[in-house]
Amino acid sequence: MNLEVGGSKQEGRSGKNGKRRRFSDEQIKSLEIMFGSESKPEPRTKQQLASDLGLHPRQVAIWFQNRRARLKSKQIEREYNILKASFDTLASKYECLKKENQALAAQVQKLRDQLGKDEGSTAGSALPSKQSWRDEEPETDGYLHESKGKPTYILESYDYETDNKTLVDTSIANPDWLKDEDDIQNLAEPVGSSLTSSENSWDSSCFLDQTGSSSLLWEFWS
Amino acid sequence: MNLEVGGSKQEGRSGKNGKRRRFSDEQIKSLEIMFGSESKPEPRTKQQLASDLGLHPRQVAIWFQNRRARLKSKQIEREYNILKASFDTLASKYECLKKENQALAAQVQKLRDQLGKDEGSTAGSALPSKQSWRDEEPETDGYLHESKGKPTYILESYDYETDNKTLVDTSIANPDWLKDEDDIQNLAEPVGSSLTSSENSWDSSCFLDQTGSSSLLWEFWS
DNA sequence: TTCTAATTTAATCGG
DNA sequence: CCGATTAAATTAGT
Repeated sequence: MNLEVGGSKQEGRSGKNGKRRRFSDEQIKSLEIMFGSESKPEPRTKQQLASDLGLHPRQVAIWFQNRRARLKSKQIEREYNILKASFDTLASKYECLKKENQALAAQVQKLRDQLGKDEGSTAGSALPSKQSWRDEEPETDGYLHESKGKPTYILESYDYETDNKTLVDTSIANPDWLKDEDDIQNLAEPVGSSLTSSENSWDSSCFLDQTGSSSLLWEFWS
Repeated sequence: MNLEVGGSKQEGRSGKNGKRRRFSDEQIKSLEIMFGSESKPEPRTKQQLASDLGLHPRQVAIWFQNRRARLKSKQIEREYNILKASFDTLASKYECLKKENQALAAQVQKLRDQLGKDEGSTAGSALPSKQSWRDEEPETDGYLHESKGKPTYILESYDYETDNKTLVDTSIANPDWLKDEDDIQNLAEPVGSSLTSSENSWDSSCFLDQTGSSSLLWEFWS
């Protein structure tokens, strides 16, 4: 009842048989095929497959577990990349909006000048007329800073968990948290993680073409 | 020259000595201490430590490698969280800016009305007077949409992670890419990765409450 | 109790 | 050496 296995039990590509660990290509292929149709096969099926491949049932069970775990890690990687892309996109939009805002503020200023310098009226329409509409960004005392009881923002001496002693890391930057004088650029943008792998640089072109968008990063999905 | 090891060679917590692989607590502790002061010790030092702990030099070398790798992965995890926090923050700011924008647009409209209906002048100041300043968002044909040939955006039926076949992945949502009618909320925000672990909830409080906005899609973050 | 999912660990391979 | 994988062992959760 051999299913694809040519040899008897273990037959690594190399003649060395001191103590081979990796499964043979045929075994892997069979496992992979099975995984393709059923990522979580019944115990019976696994046992069957095990005997077909000349492996211990436990080995097969563990293999499936690891396989599932691997699949999940890939998804996490994707999540990161997607989040990053979203961030860049949003940052781009943010810049655009900001420009618009400035332009609008200038417009308001101009119109006001034209209109003379009287009445402050107009109060009951769109905004409570807080204060200076001359410069954009109405200060906004602090809108988020920390969401609930979650610092989230960083910090300087965050650390340890898996660490101990002297060598921490002190990396990643991200200085003043949108307190003010924000230019996004100084926001997060993690350094050079292996997850990122994007060339970054989402040069903020608002409504101008943007040919060289970053996207040379997909060596994962063969 | 034993350094902390009580027993002779391998001494798992249990008396069982069938074929233990994990290092003993004492060994780990010594390795950990050493790692604390020197994450990448000299070959000589490692050899020394190896003989002290009754391990093969290679084992010690490998242990340090794994340890360094672990440390790095933690850093990546942190980067992810930081990026996420930045994203949320930026999203919050974006919402605020948008509101400001609308308010400003209303202001402009109001001032224009007050000013009568004459001259369109003012063209050469702040903006090229593209077009309608009535509604925010100057259309912006499409600045990013998709980076190159990568859709990245997905769809609705998310689930099963550990699954395959039929439903490939198509996950993580993120529908129309800031084409327009963007409310961030629909941007990325990956589902429930193990990396996240932050309580999240960046309730967008600009300077006004904003009850009843479509923000009931946050069941992901446990 | 078993079963499984999830995490961790020592080790291997290729570069 | 590093990075990525891998089989296996261990722990947690139901």
